Amino acid sequence: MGISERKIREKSEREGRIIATARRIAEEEGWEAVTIRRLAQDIEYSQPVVYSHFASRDAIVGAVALEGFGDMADALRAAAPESLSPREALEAVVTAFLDFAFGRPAIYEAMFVLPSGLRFARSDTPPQLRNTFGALMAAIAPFCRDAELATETFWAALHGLVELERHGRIRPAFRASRLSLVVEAICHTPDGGT
Amino acid sequence: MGISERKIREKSEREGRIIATARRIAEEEGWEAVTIRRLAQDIEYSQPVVYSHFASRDAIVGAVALEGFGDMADALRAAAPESLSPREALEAVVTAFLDFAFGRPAIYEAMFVLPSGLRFARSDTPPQLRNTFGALMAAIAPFCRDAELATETFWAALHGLVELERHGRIRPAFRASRLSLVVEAICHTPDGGT
DNA sequence: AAGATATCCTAGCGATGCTAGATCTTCAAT
DNA sequence: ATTGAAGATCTAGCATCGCTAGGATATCTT
Repeated sequence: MGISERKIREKSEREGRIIATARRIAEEEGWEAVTIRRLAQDIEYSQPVVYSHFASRDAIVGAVALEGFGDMADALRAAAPESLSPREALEAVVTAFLDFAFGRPAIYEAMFVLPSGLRFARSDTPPQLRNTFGALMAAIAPFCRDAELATETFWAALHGLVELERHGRIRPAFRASRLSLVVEAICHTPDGGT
Repeated sequence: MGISERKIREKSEREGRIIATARRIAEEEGWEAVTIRRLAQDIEYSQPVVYSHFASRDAIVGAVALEGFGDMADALRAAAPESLSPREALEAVVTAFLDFAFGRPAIYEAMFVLPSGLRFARSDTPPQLRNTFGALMAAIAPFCRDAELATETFWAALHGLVELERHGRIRPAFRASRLSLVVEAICHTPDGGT
């Protein structure tokens, strides 16, 4: 049955091309330029073929977001080799988080802002999401008792920094200073949140 | 010239009705239900009349957001009467922030997430935005040296908490614990961000 | 009363996400 | 080899969106 296997393989490749194309257009022109018609044209199939892979446009955003979480998990882990001290590792990880967010804003948007159908903290949460959260938690855990709670909280701080700066709410020039402040806060806060 | 004044008054009233209608629909059914056609129908005028008041849909979102900033500034100031200690005032203000965000999610969305054309930290920044930032800063200033930087940073933390919870990224049940952690962080962090 | 000026509406443009139904290809069973 | 079922793909279209051109109507000025 090599023929049906080839078909499955071709279908899988086509799905990958849809995701890659969506990602590229989003990065180059923003998500509002990612339309089903445009995707169909770029992969040289008709629109219903796109819908045979993804139930909706949001599902395509979700697929790009999932890839993004894989990339971010890798980036965060790579930023904190074991040779670093806890403080150095923490600084490296939060810096890597912001670098990812501002270096690939469209992917970040898919991951955290746009409707994508992805869910955290559930039994069906994909490993990419768990790994991203885990990489953050590994950096923060040395500084507190309830690591999960602290990770949620300081993850929120990082996300807030990204979003407010993206929307022109805070001064871009002071990004590094704010990041230092967050790191200070993590290092000096007694874990009293419970 | 009472006639032309009446016309100006009527036009202003109509503008207020557009904003109020947009706000109501957004709160009841979400922003995607706020369409120009729907607004026109509700105020009993045709669509071009709506465009004679607002240049675009985004401008309507911006008008609702501006009202929202006024409301939020009031809410934050009301939460922190002078009789409170700095620590109590801080807790009251951050709690009021989250209460506003989760109590009126559509208004919050207009203020912080949707494109609205509003700009912070500029010469033309409206007073409603300045007052909101000021109310936050008043609560945080007692705990740090560079109040503006600290306010930006902890404002980001609050916004991140709201956004991650809204998107199902963190556990709703632990909202209060995370908030306690943020307050702890503000109170115990030496102001080393500069 | 008549011309100028606002004011407002009808109708429509070019998009969007998404889908029904027809067409064409492929494969299994006779 | 033929035929009928099953699957893959496309054409064409629906409903809706933000937004606008151009004509009709009402109002004001002279």
